[in-house]
Amino acid sequence: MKPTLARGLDEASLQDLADLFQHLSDPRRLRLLLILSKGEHAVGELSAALGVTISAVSHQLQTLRQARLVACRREGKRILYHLDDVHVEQLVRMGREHVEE
Amino acid sequence: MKPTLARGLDEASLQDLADLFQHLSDPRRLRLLLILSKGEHAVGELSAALGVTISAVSHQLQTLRQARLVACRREGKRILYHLDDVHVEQLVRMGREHVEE
DNA sequence: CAGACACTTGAATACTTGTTCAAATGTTAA
DNA sequence: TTAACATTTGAACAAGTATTCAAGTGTCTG
Repeated sequence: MKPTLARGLDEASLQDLADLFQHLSDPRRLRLLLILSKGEHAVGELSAALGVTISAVSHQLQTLRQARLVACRREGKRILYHLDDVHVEQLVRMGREHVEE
Repeated sequence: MKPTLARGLDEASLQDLADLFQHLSDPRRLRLLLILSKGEHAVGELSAALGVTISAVSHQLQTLRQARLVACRREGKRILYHLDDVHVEQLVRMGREHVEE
């Protein structure tokens, strides 16, 4: 096995890591992130694409934003969201490999 | 916007993927998996190492077992658990990179 | 400036998940 | 077979999370 894996992981880091996975643990959020992995989109577009209310998407986006997984910029009336993390796509891709086996 | 945005991942796969991350989204389970990544252990040992009741660990193990992240074998009275998934360590390591930045 | 549009926010409710406790299963040894 | 040990299981409760609804902020257009 790999002894290096657990070394240097204190409770706080473990909590942070768990939090990261927590954000990836919902199919709607995952879909959201997959969509954003292809380019930035406004809240209304995401709402339509996911089939949930604008408010619900907005709440999810705030959560993802606090976790620094997404970021946004205003363009006129609209607010465009995009991925803000290089690891997210990797994580999703890796998880996908697992699931597809 | 359109379904093509999320092309390549149907709802079922997305749910599976979310489920996988869900199992990694708790610090105790993560610690559990880290311990098992170093070798197999009995339920009682895990309970002691994690500081939670045997029952609680057992419940967590059942969940992880259904997700095929761990497997077990009986040895006398004891039941020894071990990791049953190659991707788990990779996922944890990758998540760690993210957290440690 | 008024009104429409795009989105955010807060509080309440509804849903999910985890833990506990007690009872049940399986194993070994006397 | 009985007793002790190791673990599992199910139901109930507690804690955490998500969604909704209604009200609020910020931005553009006429």
